[in-house]
Amino acid sequence: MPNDPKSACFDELRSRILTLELAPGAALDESELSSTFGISRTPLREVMQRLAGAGYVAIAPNRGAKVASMDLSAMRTFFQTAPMIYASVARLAAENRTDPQIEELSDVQSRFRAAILSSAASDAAIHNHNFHRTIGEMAANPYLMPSLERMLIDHTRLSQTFYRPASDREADLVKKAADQHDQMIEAIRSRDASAAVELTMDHWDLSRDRMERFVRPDPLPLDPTQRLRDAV
Amino acid sequence: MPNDPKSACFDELRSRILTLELAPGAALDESELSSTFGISRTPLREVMQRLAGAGYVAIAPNRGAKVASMDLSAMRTFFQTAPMIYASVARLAAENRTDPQIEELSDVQSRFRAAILSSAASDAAIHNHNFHRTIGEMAANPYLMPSLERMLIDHTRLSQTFYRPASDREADLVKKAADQHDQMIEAIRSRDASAAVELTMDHWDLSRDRMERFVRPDPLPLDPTQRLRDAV
DNA sequence: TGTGCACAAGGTGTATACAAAGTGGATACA
DNA sequence: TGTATCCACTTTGTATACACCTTGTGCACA
Repeated sequence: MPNDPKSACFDELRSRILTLELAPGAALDESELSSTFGISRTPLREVMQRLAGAGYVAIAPNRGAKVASMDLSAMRTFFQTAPMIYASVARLAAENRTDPQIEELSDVQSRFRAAILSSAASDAAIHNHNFHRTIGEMAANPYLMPSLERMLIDHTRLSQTFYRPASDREADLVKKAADQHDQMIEAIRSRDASAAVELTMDHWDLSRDRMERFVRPDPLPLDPTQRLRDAV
Repeated sequence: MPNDPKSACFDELRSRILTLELAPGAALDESELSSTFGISRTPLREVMQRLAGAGYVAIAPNRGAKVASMDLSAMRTFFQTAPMIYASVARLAAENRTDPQIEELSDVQSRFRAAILSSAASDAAIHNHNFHRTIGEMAANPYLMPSLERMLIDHTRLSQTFYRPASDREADLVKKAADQHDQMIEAIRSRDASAAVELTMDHWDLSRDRMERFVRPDPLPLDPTQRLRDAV
């Protein structure tokens, strides 16, 4: 696992984009970033190219790089496509996983739970992202992987509020999601493809409800003096 | 449509990879390529990053870029995944296509037919590639597109022999494929999603038979003195 | 003859200077 | 006041020199 400044820059920008610390559409200034990360513009531009290739940023010729946008037209496509990709990946992961991969997945899940317990919302989102990407690696399908990664980018960005529960009921949903992860690990470990798919769909349903509420929040009360319900 | 030397370099390398003029696994030397394309190493490396991001080449740190490999373990995955991706894209294309896109698709198909008529095998393969990528653009699904592109890379590479028909029977198959293209255009134009999917599956079956024969050619005759059958 | 190390050569990675393109503001004019 | 044009400034793109890494060869030594 390399620890050079270039990889660090890549990982850091990736994290900031996934946690919305860098907002969709935000301009990324080369000179500024290169000085903050202690590398010159040449390797920084390489990082940008890689981020663009993976779908994190969009590069416009002669006009620099921006964080990949999340317009609402893409959201419709997102909800339309996710179930197919996730289900396929879950099935393949159960069929093709290796023992060391199960170990790794369990480790990621531990870090995910730790982040939840310490209310580290951004860490939780990143570890959840890595959990699902690890399942993607288990699927061992180089054709499907890039689509999965693009789904996960927007999934993680849309889920930001999920890990900042504003009520006990919402905190229960987070716990439920973590429990589903454990069940998914067990299904994949025992190579039970249909169980893995089923659990994945349950997990998706849970996540989708929260995301749809993020995209389309509860309307304000008709009488503005009324107390707001369970806010988003 | 930009015509700078950098884009030309990208397109040229892309074509050479798709037509197997650059074999899978072939090493790509930066100095050599930068001098042949008349650009310096910096922009050439950017081209490499972009090719890597799209799945055409693989970059190993400190060890340069190689043309993306096509090992047989990936082939199994290829045949497993293609129907799902192609069918989804066909459905979405029929639902979302715009009129100008139909125009563009017809143009690409014209070029494809012209290449077949003039026995320009490499051109035919590239135009076929562009035909199917144009359908992908019609689908307007940024999550699915990268998977489609990766499928098409290997599909085009596996189909190289298809456009060099060695018999009248094989030439008929090429003509049949072109006819299927026309039917697909009509189905997409009339927004008939199920017809588009059905035709896409027929097209896939035709292509798959030829590709499987490319991957696993007819065995040599048990008696080596016997005349070879319909060679691959 | 086989093994390990040192060094040379070739190729990749980075920094920096310069060129080119885009951007915004000031000014002239309708 | 609105609009167009020019110019200065900012930012991106390219070339080149140099540093670093990898690899293979040759030599010493067991």
